[in-house]
Parts: sequence; structure tokens; C-alpha cells
Amino acid sequence: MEKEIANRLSDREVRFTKGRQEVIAALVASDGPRSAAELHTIIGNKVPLSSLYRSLAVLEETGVVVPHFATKGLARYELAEWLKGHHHHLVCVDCGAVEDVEVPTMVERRLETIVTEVATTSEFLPFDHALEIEGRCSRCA
Amino acid sequence: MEKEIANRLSDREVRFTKGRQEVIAALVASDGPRSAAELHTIIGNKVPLSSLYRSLAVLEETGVVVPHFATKGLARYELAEWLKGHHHHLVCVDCGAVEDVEVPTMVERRLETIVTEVATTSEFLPFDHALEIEGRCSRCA
DNA sequence: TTCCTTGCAAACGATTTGCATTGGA
DNA sequence: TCCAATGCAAATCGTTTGCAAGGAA
Repeated sequence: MEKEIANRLSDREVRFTKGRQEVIAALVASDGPRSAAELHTIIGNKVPLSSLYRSLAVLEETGVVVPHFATKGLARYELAEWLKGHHHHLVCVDCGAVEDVEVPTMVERRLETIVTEVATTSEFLPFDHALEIEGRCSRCA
Repeated sequence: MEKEIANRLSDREVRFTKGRQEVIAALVASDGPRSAAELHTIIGNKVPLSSLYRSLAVLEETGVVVPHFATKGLARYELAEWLKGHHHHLVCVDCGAVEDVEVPTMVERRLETIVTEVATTSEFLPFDHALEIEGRCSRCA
């Protein structure tokens, strides 16, 4: 996976520096989106936050990571769909943790059908959808 | 609708002051969630932002409004479901505007089925769900 | 009077930026 | 060599809070 990312960056003449590699490694190891502060901790406080934000900005512009906003004023980042596959999120209303869920292809198809149906009733051109399931995670239940 | 809100507040011994009424009026007139800054403009810059935030906090605690986070970590508020009904959102990837969509009951049922199916495969107790449809709105298309 | 609410300004946390320095092709 | 990437500190943005003044019960 780091290989595909390296190629993507080099195609766009963007360097895959050490700092950027650490961000990617941290995201690959995560089972859900992570905020800059969380990544900062995971990486071990080596990389200053400002550099982390800069790495995330570059990776976002290159289409490698994508921001996600589910809980109060915090951007969390995750690998783009072409890297980690299409998925949805379980958002804990108590602790704010966000976890990925894979949805079986069959179910995903039904969901796409719904999205199409909903969008045709409005003047809106849909490209994507996100299903956020809110509830309580196993730790908070 | 303002009547139901007034009752809810008085039941909880919370005053329905002029500032709070203006926030509600602005939200009732909107077709999607609105940020504090947007409400500030709609209301006409009369109410200072800090008071607006305080009104929103009280209305949120009383269950009259709910926050929504779709773009750039900006909080946008809308009337709670018991007031405006269950609905979903169309999020424009260009301008960031968020608009409500009503989903026919039949379709909504299918969506609930999907949510239940997805959640049973994980240790997660779902109470609610939000379907965000990302695309381009009629103005940006 | 006694709380609750407001306005203003200052404080806050998350994120961004300017600038001088470092590092890679 | 030369431009991009970094670290640090200061700035910015959205949001929150302390405090003194205003208003309702």
C-alpha cells in the first residue's frame, strides 16, 4: 500500500518524505479516522503539529487522505477510498470515537440504490455518500 | 412549532427569550442546518456571536436543536427531529452548503434495515443514523 | 431582591502561516 | 545549487468564558 502511495506522489512530483511516511504508517495502523493530535501521539510527538498539518494538507491535495468530520470541531483523517476501500463509520455518541465498518457488497448496492432514489427527487448530482451510524461503542455501552 | 418549543422550554423552566426566539425563527426559515455565523447574518448582526452561541447551547441542552458537522469542522445547527422530522443531508463538495432531504417512509425503512444489518456485525449499539449524500448542488453544477 | 440573560472583551483550542533553516534531487 | 520541506513562534478562526450590567419573576 505504501508502494501505491509512493507512486501516486512521484507521479505528481510530490516527495514522500519521512514525515509524510510516518503519517501514512500511523493511518495504515488505525482502524478508523484519526485527528492531527491523535496522529501526533501515535507517531510519538517527534513531528511537530504544524508539520503534521502540512503533511496532511499535501496528502489531501494528492488524494491520498481524506478528512472526516463527525464530532465536535475536530478533523479526522483517513486513507482515501482507492486505498482502504469504501466503508462507513460507527460514531460513539459518548466518547466520540469513530470506527470503520465494511458493508457487504450486496448491502452496499441496496444503499446505492437508495442514494440514487433520494437524489433524483432533487436538483443534486451525487458522487458519493457516507452513512454514519451513531450509537454507543462496546467500551461505552 | 414555536408553540411546541415554548412549551418544552417552560416545562424545563428555561426562558424563551427574545434572542432565543430569533435563533429559532432563523432556523425555522432555513432549509438546512446553519452555522452560528450564518445565523448571525440571517438575524441581521443584532445579536452578538457570543450570545448566539449561548442561545444555541441552551437550545441544544433542551433538545430543541442539534448540531451537525459536515464540512470544515464548522458546527451547523438545525431543529431536532421531533420538530422537523427525520431527514438526511445533501452536502455540496464545492460550496459546502448543506440542504435537507426528506426520504419517503418506504425508503427510510429500507435504510433502517441496512443500519441494523451493519450494526449486528459489530459490537455497537446504534440509536440513530445519518446519510450524507455528497455531490454538487444546482448552483455549483 | 434574586436569578437568569446579555454584551463586551479576553481566553481558548484547533489549525494555519511567516520566516529562517535544513535537506534532498 | 535550488527549490521543497521543516521547526518554531506568532497569527488566525471558530467557539467559550469571566465579569459587570440589564431584565424578568
